[in-house]
Order: sequence, then structure tokens, then C-alpha cells
Amino acid sequence: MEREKIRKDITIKDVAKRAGVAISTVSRVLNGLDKVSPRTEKKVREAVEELGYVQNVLAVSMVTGQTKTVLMAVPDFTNDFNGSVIQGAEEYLKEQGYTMLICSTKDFGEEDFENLYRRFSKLAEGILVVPANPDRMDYGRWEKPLVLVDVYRPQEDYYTIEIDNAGGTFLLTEELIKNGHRKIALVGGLPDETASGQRVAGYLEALKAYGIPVDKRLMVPGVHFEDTGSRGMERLLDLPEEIRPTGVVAVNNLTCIGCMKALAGRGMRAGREISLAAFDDHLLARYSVPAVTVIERPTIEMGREGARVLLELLRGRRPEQKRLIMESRLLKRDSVKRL
Amino acid sequence: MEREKIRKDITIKDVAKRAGVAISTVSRVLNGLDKVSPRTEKKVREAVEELGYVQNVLAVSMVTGQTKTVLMAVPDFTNDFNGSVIQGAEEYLKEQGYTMLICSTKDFGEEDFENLYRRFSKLAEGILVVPANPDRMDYGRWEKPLVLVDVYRPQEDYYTIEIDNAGGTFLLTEELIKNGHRKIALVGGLPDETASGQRVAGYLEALKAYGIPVDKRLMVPGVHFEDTGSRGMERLLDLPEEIRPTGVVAVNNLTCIGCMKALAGRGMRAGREISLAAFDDHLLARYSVPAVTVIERPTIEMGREGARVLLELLRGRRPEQKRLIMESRLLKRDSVKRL
DNA sequence: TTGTAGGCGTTATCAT
DNA sequence: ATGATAACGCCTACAA
Repeated sequence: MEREKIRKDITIKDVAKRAGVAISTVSRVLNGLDKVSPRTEKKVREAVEELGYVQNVLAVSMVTGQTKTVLMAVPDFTNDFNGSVIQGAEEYLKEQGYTMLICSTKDFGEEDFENLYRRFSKLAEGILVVPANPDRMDYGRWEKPLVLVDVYRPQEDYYTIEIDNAGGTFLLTEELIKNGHRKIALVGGLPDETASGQRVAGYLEALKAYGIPVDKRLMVPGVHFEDTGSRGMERLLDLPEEIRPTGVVAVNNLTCIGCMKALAGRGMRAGREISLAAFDDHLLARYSVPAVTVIERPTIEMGREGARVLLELLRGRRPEQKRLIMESRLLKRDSVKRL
Repeated sequence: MEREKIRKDITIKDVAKRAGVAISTVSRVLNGLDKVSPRTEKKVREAVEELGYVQNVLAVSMVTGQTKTVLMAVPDFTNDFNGSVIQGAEEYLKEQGYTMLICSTKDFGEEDFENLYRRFSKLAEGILVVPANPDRMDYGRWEKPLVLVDVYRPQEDYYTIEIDNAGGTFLLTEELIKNGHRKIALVGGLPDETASGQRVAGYLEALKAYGIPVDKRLMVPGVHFEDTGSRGMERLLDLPEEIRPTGVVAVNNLTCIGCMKALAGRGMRAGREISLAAFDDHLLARYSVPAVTVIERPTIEMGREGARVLLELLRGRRPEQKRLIMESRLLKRDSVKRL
């Protein structure tokens, strides 16, 4: 098999020749580590300029062992939460002179993770992960610094960037209760030991705190996808009048969107025929009429912090804490009707 | 307790020693290019397995000159159009054994592009760009295969993935006209020779085709950001009754969102107090009540096609055509009121 | 201060 | 069929 090279690049050797010095001298002025006489430095800089020399980062990585590259793995890029996290992380990495590799892990099976590992383990110094729901990745495999954004799995102990999940759904549920709701449904969430499970727990805590009995018929479990939301809402709307909820809590942005889709399909709107409160702010929640009450998370900041902690790790420092819990807040809007 | 030294990575040399063969032999079975006896192959494979050897892609790139890596540059990751394009491109690249590097170019100045070039030119074999609006990037700099998604700049001739911009706004405007509208505004768009200018042109063509005089007061030019949309809509709503438009065309997703935001701020909705039709489908347009009439583009496919064309180029093949114009279509919904 | 030379982990080209 | 070995482009002791 023949491998053709596009064009011979200018190398450090060419620069050295042009400047009439040794390549080590060029390397020295480029990296500015060692002392070089002003005169030689000038000659070298001129040669670099004239030839338009650009360092070959691959060769540098080979010898230094540092790729200055980080892998970011997210379920997919069409989810605006992921987009924001990426945005924050990428900005920070760029500032710090790091480059971001990226990979979407939606529908990944064991074999895919194997490939992911093979392709990136030697290329990325560390890895920043936004886990899928459900999460099938084997983190133990990576013997590199790894930071998880938006997850909490108590059985392992990685560095994580989180928010208070239970507290969020508690606030959402409480908001409905305070507005006179008693028949409150929960759409999405799985009763496991992850962020999802915490959100379910928060809902249950709120009901308990206000002495409202749990009605299993009002809980529609499911993964955090749009489909869970739309089907869930359909199911709830079809409940007989006396059971049918007056308020609904959606566990995340996608399930919320699903709920709104189902409502739209029947010509209904959140805040009119039924009340809705959800985790995560997004376009639809923000600009719908009525706008939807949500828990807002500092998504961009979560990405930034994830990248920051990862770089701390890469630099051999020990971050202040394993779990970084970020602030989120309730944004009261008009989708919760006063009963 | 004794601590282990930092584990040196397993290299091809270790595998060779373990299998009792030369490194070139290991390389041969790994790449399967040359003939190797079944017996040696077995020994090597076992050694690889036992040591958990993973190829160092950097070293491979060094010698082959191929990084199997592509850079994708987008304005930002929070825009869902960009997210979809990335999704499509990343999927295709992954299928083809390529890795994606990523960089957001929002607010990039000349110096930033310089850095972008220095950091990636030796790392990426090609580059896939979703240009910003306005677009400040100097494409000529990259002496590598380059594909532009969602742009058309007639003065240069790069490979591009486009849609019929003028046709899109024509359809949008026509839809309003057909529903009895005569005072039709345009929000966003700049009268230049890019996709943006084409969208303005389509609007003008439609008015002309139906014999409706152009009213400059109903045209609110601007870059394709949310702010342009919200301010534009505000301005239009404040126009005296006799001039005020009954229908509005927004040039893209962000300006449309801005328009809807402005409406929401006044408790108004598209399809009620005023009609709205816009370029690009998105969450808010889809699930609002009423839902917004839009031009839908095959965003994921645009990303895939961009990646495909780029790989064609990288493989030395000549893509069928310089400009690939993809199909888009009008999605009639309920934001255009029959007058 | 500057130059020489030995790697970094592979592939590919020679021999054998 | 297999083994040696020269690149790839750069950094970094070590020499000079």
C-alpha cells in the first residue's frame, strides 16, 4: 500500500539551515528555555518568519510525551445541555493551550468503547465525560485523569462536577405544592443510584415533607429522553379525572420537551390546562407562552469547571474536592398555575 | 507499602520481545500488509493480548504522515444548527476511522485564527468549517482540503455544502402572501454576497413576483443573532398601525427565537397577534403553540455530506461538484394566520 | 553560547 | 517469512 505525502513541510532543520545554526539552537529560541544570544535569536526568528515555519505538534508530543490534548465524550451534540458544557470546556481548554478531541457516545456498545479507548488512549492526556443515560461506559479502563460532568455514581469515586439533583426536584415539586397542587406527577427518572435516582428521591422527599401521599400511578419512570416525556404526558392526560395530575414535574430538558410536545399535540399549553415544572432551562421553556418554571443550572460553568479540574489533575495537582457541587436555582415563570 | 513507578506504556518493542520476534514482524501482523506465518501471527497476537498493547497513534502518524484527524471549526456549540451539523459530521468521520478535533470560533480575531492555524495545521489533515456570521476567517491560509458548510462566497471557490437560500426565503414570504399578507417584514440578513444576502434576495424576489412594493421600513437588517431578532421585532411592533407588518420573515433560527422572545415579552404569540415564518426548524418553532412555519434543512445530513466531501478530497478523489446544494422544504404550521 | 547525538514508537525498505 | 535499520521531526542531556 502506498502512502503519499501531500507536500514536504518546512521543518526545524530548514530553519536551522536558513539561519545558519544548529537545530538545537532553533529549538531553544522556539521554546525560550535556554539562553540564546540576541543576535542568533534574531537570525532564527527571521528564518522562521521567512519560511513560515510551524512546529510539528506530533513530533513534539512524541518526545515530550505531552499531547496537550483532551478527549471530551458526550452522548450527542444535539442536546443543548451537552452543547453548553462543551462550550464551557472548550473555551477553558483553549485558554490553557489545550486542544479538544471529541466523540459522541450515543448508542455505544462494548465494542464501541473498546474502539474509543484504542483510538484515544495514546492521543488524549485526559478525558472529560458527560455520561449517557443509562451509562454504559467502563471508566476503569482509562488509566488517565478522568472527570465526569453531571453524574454521581457512589460506587466509584471519580472526580465529578454535579449539582444538587434531589434539591432541584424538591424545589420543583414544592413550587407546585405551594401553588395548591396535590396531585403531582413525575415524568422520567429511574430509581437507581445515579443523578436520575436522586431526582426521583427529591420528588418523593417533597411530597413527604408536605404530607402528600405518593401515588404510583402518577410516576412515569423512564430514561431521560424526549420520548419518555411525550408518552408520559399522554398517559397522565388519559388518566380519569379524579386521579389526573394538576401538576407535572419533568426530570430533565428532554422529558420536559416531550411533555410540551404532547401538550402541543392536543392544543394544550403548560400553565393553562395543566401545570409543569422541569429540570433544566432551555429555549422552549424560556420563550414559550406561558414560559416554563425550571431549575436552571450553570451549564457553561459546569463545562469550564470540568475542564479546570481535569487540567489540575493533569498537572499533578490535587483538586480541592472529589465532588464539586455547583449551584442551581429555581426560575419561577408562568407554567405553574395557582389553584 | 511500595508504590509502583509510573507505568511506562507498552510498546511494540515489548510485544516483540514477549513474542520472541522482531518489531517489524509485530508491525506486519498488526497492519496485515505482509505475509506472516500463522504460527508467528498467533504468538504475536497472544503477546498483544497479554500485554494489553495499544498502538501509539502519534508514532504512526509521524511515519505515515497521516493523522486520520479532521478539524471542525464552528462559531459555537450552543446553537442547535451547529450541534446537528457536528453530529452528522462526527458520525461519518467515526465510521470512516477518523477522529474529530474541534474548535469554536466565536469572537475570533486575526490573532485567534493565527493560533488556530498553528495549533491544528500539523495535526489535522483537513478542515470542516461552519462559518460565523459575519465570517472573518482567512481560508486561503490553510493549504489543506477544506469544506465549508452553510455558506456561499462567490469570490472564492471552495467546496461547499449549501441549501437554496434565496429559494427558502422566497417560499417563506410567498406563504405569507398566499395567506393574504401584504405588509411583510424581514428580520435579519445583510445585503452582502453570502448566504445571508441570498436570503434577503429571496424575500425581495417574492415581493416582486407578487407585485408587492418593497417598504424599506419593514426591513430590519442585522447579523444572524438573537438580538437582531428581538430588537427587530420590537421595532416592527412599535410601528404605527398603518405601516405595521402583519407578517414577519426571520432569516434564521436565532433571529426567529429573538422575534418570539420579543413577542413573549409582550404576551403575544406568533400566529395570533402577528404572523411569523422563519428559516430553520428548532425546538421552539416545533413545539410552541401555535407552532411556527419554517424552512427545514437537513442539518445532520449537511454535516455528513461535509465530512464525506472532505474525506473524498483527503483521499485524492475529486468530488462530483464544488457546490453541493441540498434539499430543504417548507413546513407549514400555525404561525401564519389567514387574513 | 552553541553544536552533537541519542532517543520517542512506528512504518517501510532493505537484506537475509 | 523474518530481521535490521533508516527515517519521521523534535527535544534535551552532554560536549565543546
